[in-house]
Amino acid sequence: MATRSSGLSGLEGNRQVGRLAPVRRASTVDLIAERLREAVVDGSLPPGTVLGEAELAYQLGVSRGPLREAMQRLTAEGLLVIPRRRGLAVRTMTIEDVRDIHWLRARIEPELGRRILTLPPAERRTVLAELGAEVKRMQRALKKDDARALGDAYLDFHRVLAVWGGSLRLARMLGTLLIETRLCTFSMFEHFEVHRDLVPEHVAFVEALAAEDGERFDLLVQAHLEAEVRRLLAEPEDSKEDESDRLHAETPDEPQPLDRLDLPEGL
Amino acid sequence: MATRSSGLSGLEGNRQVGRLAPVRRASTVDLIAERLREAVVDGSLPPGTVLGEAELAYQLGVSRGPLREAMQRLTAEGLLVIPRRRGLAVRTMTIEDVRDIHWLRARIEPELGRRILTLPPAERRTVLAELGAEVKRMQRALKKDDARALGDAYLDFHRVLAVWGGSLRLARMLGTLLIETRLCTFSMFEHFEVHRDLVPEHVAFVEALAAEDGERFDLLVQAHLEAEVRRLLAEPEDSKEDESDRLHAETPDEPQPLDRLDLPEGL
DNA sequence: GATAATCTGATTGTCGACAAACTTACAATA
DNA sequence: TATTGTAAGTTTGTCGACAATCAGATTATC
Repeated sequence: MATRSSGLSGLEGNRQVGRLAPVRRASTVDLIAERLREAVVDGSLPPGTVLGEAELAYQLGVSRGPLREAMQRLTAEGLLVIPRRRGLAVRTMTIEDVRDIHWLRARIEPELGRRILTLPPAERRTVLAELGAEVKRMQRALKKDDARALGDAYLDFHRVLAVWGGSLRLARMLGTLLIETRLCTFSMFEHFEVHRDLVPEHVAFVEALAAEDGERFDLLVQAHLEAEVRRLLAEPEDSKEDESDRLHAETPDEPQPLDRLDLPEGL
Repeated sequence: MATRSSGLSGLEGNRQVGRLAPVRRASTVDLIAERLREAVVDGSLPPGTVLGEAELAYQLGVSRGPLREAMQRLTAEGLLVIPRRRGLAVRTMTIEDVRDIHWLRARIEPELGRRILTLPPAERRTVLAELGAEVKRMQRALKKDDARALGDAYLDFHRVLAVWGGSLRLARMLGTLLIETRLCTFSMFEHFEVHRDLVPEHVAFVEALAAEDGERFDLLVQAHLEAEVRRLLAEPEDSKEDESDRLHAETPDEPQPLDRLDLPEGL
């Protein structure tokens, strides 16, 4: 993925000779958290997975202390859930979550496009180039019917939007939302699905940005996200009925599935 | 503050007799995190404070393990910063942060109002009542010139918006943003400041909602947040010049202030 | 036969300790 | 006098262990 610049140095025009960016070694906790995020994203830890601390710590080659710290971080991000005295579980997204996540993205991503259009021309060209590259990745993946690669390119496409169009804070938020999006996919389907529409939709995104048409970009993104929700919830073009109890029917009266409870009550 | 309902039970029409919400005892980590958040909000840990783990753990009456876990959580929320081998520091917000936070809030809060207007009338009345109560608190605080109380009521007012207008995820996000807003105040001023405009602005919010005028609410919130940024950055009505180096001038060439670096590189 | 009580095994939550790393201060040299 | 090298002290990062707690299975009782 494209990292704009490390640390705080990205302020335009502040480039001073001899001023080096501070070195920042990642702590063990960072490493573990990153590893867990990867595992969640690439599906090696599907939603609902319940893991023991000791076992997981052994696999990662660390002791339980740093692992527990990393768990707390991932919990705050909403990817993990810590049922008391049962280790950790990968969060399972509900229909509500799907709607919520995409609603939030629809609130944020159009603005990113608008912001990108206000960048100086040189940077804007860079963004377009990076976005174009991701689209090419998507096309290649589609040709090979490689759903995994397609999904990854999709994630990176939107990450590029976040990194260039947003602040650090916004990029972080959207990054989390994107991982959650992936979790939605895993939660709703057994396997990846190849959505052929995805590629033309993203081609249109880039075209709208190239044409400096923020308004069109806005509409396209909205449409894409709505379509995405429809695909995830497997609603046909016109929703037939309220599907909010389809999933409830799966868990008729059991106490709680162990991984959809327990968001930390962070205020 | 007003808590809508604990856990997952807030789904309308799902009220089943005999179905109890699961009990959820807060873990030690939860308690510590909550305590730290409080301390940040009420100003007993002003931005830039650097604390040693051992000392802090002793004060809280816990060992370093749980404390470190709580630290990670607060770090993920952006309130704390963990410089390597220097304990923990309360984050200092920069001018960029002020703009960013309020930009995000301006993206989210108007939508909350719109959502609240779609609630069933009974619930909507409750919301209006709660909001009205917070405004009354603000008025009382203003009369006593109690900046602290005014600020607290302000926070709770917006928390009510988040709880009723948003999902769990959204409420959590906005909750964090609100704490960060408070951190902005502490970062920019030495002490609380009483903003007399705050009260009429919030009265207008409630009126707009009571009149079911989402459009007006939107505009009012935008205006309020812009005014808030102006107040925080102490820009007079028309910004005279680029103030982005005013703060840089405070820290001319020192390496880094120890608490504005090091956001976790969360994807 | 079903429900309740008991027991056991395993896992977590917490703590204390050790060693490595870093900061600060001091001294030596150019 | 300024700068670099050295050393001591402090704090963190990590680990191992203990004990309380909980889940599951077994047994007893109605």
